[in-house]
Amino acid sequence: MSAALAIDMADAEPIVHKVTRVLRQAIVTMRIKPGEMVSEQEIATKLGVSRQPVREAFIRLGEAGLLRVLPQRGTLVVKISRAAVEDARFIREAVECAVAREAARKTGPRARTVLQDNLFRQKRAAREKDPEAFFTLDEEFHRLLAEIAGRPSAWRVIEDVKPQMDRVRYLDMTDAMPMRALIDQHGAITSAVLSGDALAAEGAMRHHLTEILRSLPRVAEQHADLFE
Amino acid sequence: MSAALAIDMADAEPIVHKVTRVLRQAIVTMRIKPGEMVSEQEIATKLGVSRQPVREAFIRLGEAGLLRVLPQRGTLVVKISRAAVEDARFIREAVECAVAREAARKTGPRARTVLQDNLFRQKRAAREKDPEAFFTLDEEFHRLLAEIAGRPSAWRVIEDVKPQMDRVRYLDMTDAMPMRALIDQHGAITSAVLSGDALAAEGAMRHHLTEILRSLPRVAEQHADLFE
DNA sequence: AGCAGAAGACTAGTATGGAAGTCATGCTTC
DNA sequence: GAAGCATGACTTCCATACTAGTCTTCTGCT
Repeated sequence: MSAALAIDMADAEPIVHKVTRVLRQAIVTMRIKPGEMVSEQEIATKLGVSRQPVREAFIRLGEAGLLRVLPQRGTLVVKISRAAVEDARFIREAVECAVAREAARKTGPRARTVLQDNLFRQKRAAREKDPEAFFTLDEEFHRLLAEIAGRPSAWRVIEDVKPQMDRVRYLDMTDAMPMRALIDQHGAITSAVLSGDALAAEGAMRHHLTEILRSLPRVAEQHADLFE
Repeated sequence: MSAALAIDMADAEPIVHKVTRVLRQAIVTMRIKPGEMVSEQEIATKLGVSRQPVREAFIRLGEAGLLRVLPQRGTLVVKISRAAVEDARFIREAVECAVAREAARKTGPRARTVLQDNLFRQKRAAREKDPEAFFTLDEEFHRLLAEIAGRPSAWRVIEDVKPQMDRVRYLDMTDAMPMRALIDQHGAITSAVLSGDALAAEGAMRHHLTEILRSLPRVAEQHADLFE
């Protein structure tokens, strides 16, 4: 691992949370590569903390399926796996289509405000060719839908299975920049939700979540070393 | 917390896993009551291990939503919440209906063997009025479906949201013993899956997962102290 | 040369001590 | 009596030391 990690020790947030956040980000953006070994000691030294909070962050990231802790042997960043990505997609389709239906039923003025605002910022990020910002806004878009649907735990589940897909999308984004298409799909979902058309919302979401299947084979081929 | 906990120190499984399992079981069966405070030291002493593995188990159970760790203040078993139960049910309906469809498409001789064997044992548990055994078999039934559908991560998600519902079902089971009805529903799902009828399988599963909504109000009323 | 085995350099797992924060209790002060 | 503050008994959080397992590497023997 050569990427420089940084951690802000100023405020009162528990160290373990910061460590977790920094590591998750480093993994999803692949500044730590899939398949790479990491050790508690190494990360602790790099971040200037003791092994303990790092170890606890490892547990969390292990639960999330990003790390695999091998007792007495070491810890490694799990490689991207086509099966795991398709599996995560399956979950997201099931959950998010249900969320889309529910959101369409519970739409209102506030939903209009927040979704349109988010879409606006997505377009700006695309104009400025800022994939990182778009990535964040994409995540926010899906979180907002769960919020509108009144299903907080749906977002927790999605957050849980997302990272595997995210690494593929990150590669796809930096390679091909398909932001335009994604924004159109987000727009279609938004229209359907705001017009209260549950069936159309579900359909638009299903189509949106099918997108990754298109890019997956190409990404897997171009970055074979990152896949298992 | 007055319930006696026990832990087997013999084999080589990491202590933290045993602690996690023992605690999860104690929480779901409510030998540790919702709302009750637990402390690392207390559990560690009771189990004859150090605080460290207990602490790590707390982290895992906190991620699963069974415990809430309040920094510097203490840790408590989260109370059952109607909203959380309904939320978990929403997730399960979305995921398990998709699993049922997929399982129906991928059914085969092996599916027949394992499902019918499981059903047989369910009936025996009901005959012998053994709710604990039935509980385990119920869990196995749903896990088998995910396995048949070839969606391992679906089971991980279900496992994650299940515990909240499980406590309600545990109360319902010990109060009312509705095993008969549940077995009929499991039978309907099995028939649909084995005949390859995806639509019927989804329908049967949806109906099955609606069941808990029937008992929830009564359980919440009879055990108001366990709810928030 | 080739193999066996000891030694050492790693790893994560566990135990323990102390730091930092929270809260209830009781004393002090007005 | 009531408000404010010190105190002590908790809690989790973090650092550190030690245990135990794994893997490589080197050494000595056949």
